[in-house]
Amino acid sequence: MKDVALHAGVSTATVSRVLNGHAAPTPETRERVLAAIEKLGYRPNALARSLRTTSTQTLGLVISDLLNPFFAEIARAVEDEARSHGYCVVIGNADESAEQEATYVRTLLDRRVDGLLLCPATDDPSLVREVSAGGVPLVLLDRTVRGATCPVVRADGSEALTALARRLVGAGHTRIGVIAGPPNTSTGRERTDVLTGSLGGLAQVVHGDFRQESGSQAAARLIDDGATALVAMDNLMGLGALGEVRARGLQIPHDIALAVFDDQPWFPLLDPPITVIAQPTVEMGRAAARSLLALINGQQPDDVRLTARLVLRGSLGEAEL
Amino acid sequence: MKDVALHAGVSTATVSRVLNGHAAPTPETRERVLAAIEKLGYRPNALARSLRTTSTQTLGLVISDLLNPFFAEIARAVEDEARSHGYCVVIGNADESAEQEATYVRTLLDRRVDGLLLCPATDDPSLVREVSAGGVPLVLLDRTVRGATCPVVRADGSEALTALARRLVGAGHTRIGVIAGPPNTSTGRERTDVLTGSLGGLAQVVHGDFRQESGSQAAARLIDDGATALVAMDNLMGLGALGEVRARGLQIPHDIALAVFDDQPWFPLLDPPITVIAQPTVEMGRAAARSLLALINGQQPDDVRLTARLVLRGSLGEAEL
DNA sequence: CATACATGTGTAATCGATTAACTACGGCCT
DNA sequence: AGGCCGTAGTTAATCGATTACACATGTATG
Repeated sequence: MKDVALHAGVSTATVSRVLNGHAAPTPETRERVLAAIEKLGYRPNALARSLRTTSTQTLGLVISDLLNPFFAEIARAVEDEARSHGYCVVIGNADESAEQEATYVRTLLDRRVDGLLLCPATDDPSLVREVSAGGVPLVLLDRTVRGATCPVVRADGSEALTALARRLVGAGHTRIGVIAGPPNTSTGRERTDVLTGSLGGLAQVVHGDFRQESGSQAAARLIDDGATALVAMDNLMGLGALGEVRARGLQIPHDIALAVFDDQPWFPLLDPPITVIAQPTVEMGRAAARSLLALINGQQPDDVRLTARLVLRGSLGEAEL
Repeated sequence: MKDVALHAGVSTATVSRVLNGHAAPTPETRERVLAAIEKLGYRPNALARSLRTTSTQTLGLVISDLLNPFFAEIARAVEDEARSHGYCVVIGNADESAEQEATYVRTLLDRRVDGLLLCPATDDPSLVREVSAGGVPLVLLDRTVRGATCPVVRADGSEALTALARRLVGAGHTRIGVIAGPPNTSTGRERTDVLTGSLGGLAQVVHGDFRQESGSQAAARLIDDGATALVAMDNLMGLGALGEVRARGLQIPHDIALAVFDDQPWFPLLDPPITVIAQPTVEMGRAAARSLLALINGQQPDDVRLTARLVLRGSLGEAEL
């Protein structure tokens, strides 16, 4: 910056003014400064700027698992929305681990992100409290924690789940295997509660950890126990369950019915295509980014609840069509 | 930091020494400082630290498309490797657009990342030159650019592609539709050249853009032209092609054979499972991160070429088993 | 013609860390 | 006792920007 000032025959203050579009500098000075910048290939140091202004124009996003397409889509949507407001997003991948989540959150805070979006790995509120105590704007995404005091953006699957339950019961299933998420996550618990609630005593629940491998294992147990229908509570466990079904040579929907929470582009391509509960991922990501930006600007955004919807495709059997 | 110093009755210099594990401070002083830090909940400002030390302990990673599981896996691997060396990764999503790629690269440079990993959207070397001119360590990943002067990490699919060609020809296909990547990307061009080369005159090429929609369209054209086998040059275009095949009610492999470059966890679950050329994504990501770290440490890492392998699964027909 | 006032630019303090250079203190040797 | 040295700690410069305040110049006003 000093070089630029020297080259243009002005002070660094003037260079800064030109850079930030202040009213002051004469068109002629501005021209000289811009020429010098161009010539020297000068680019301002964002670290120094942020240090001075205490604003990084950056949002932190800590998600549970980058390899889960559900979160990848959310990340993408957050980024789009943030960019359109002049913000940049730094993504941290917690890998469904609470410690790694905490590590990332702290790293991001150390780098002074202007705000934080968090998909909490567990419903333990301590990390959330830590962030709030630091006075950093925070929005929870997809999942919440016990006694959350910050805005939350999530999808409501209750309606879709009860509709799904109705279908399953209507189709005559009496042993319905539920591959649930971890009970210490809000989505894991809530989805399972709603579904088992509307299935009466027909549900049998096995908990997984939102990963493929746990889906296979849970499916194996449930099939062994005589389940005639499986419902996986996220797409990765659904993938695992599907693998197990195939490995056993069972036919969907003849031998066993299957439904999955979360849609995937390839689900319609299976034979039969998989019935799912689709979450509005893009809308969730955008809404979360908007809420966070509002919070940063001193407003008090409300919680957002978007609705997930049941998409019937064939993997439950004839009855559904 | 000043507060901590005050609380501990020392100067900020001493606090800094404690923080950075310098030899000087007495165990007793160190104790007092740590207590003060704990009590005040102090966390050092990474911006200020980086400004002073000119090191951010951060790598930039600009990938072509976050929604492409191939890149998501790479990102994940890069991150793992980087973290194990005490570095953090900031991901930029270029969305297969050269402008967005340039924007992200500049943003990352402005934030003074210690090094940059780039999956170039096109083979135009100007952006790479710009980075090199700035003296920032740079490693290219998956794709290269014309006349690249920096280390490159990529997968070599030649062997697998010629093996695939042999299978297709052996199975008696005479009209083989190739859904190619954009000709202005190194992977797009090279893969296509190798495959069409070993197919002699049997190949018919349509270029896509590495996205699902273009895969469907290309497949449609090729099927209309009488292709009895399709090879998609990346997984998203493969997904699109598969959709088109299904939409037309064609049976794989009876009516048409299909092979895809890039493996996906769900490919084995299709009926028949899809034959693919699998790239060692995790190894690519790790190798790239290692090369970059070496470069940052003043070494001169060699290019890395890992080999992709053909995984026969059934979508080419009986002949392959 | 002196006074006020707007306008463009420069000076220097500041953000929060690191670190070279310096100081103060105590112990050891002759 | 006096000189020397090693050690623990302080002072202050520095990284590269932003910005309040001071200053100089030019124009309008009474």
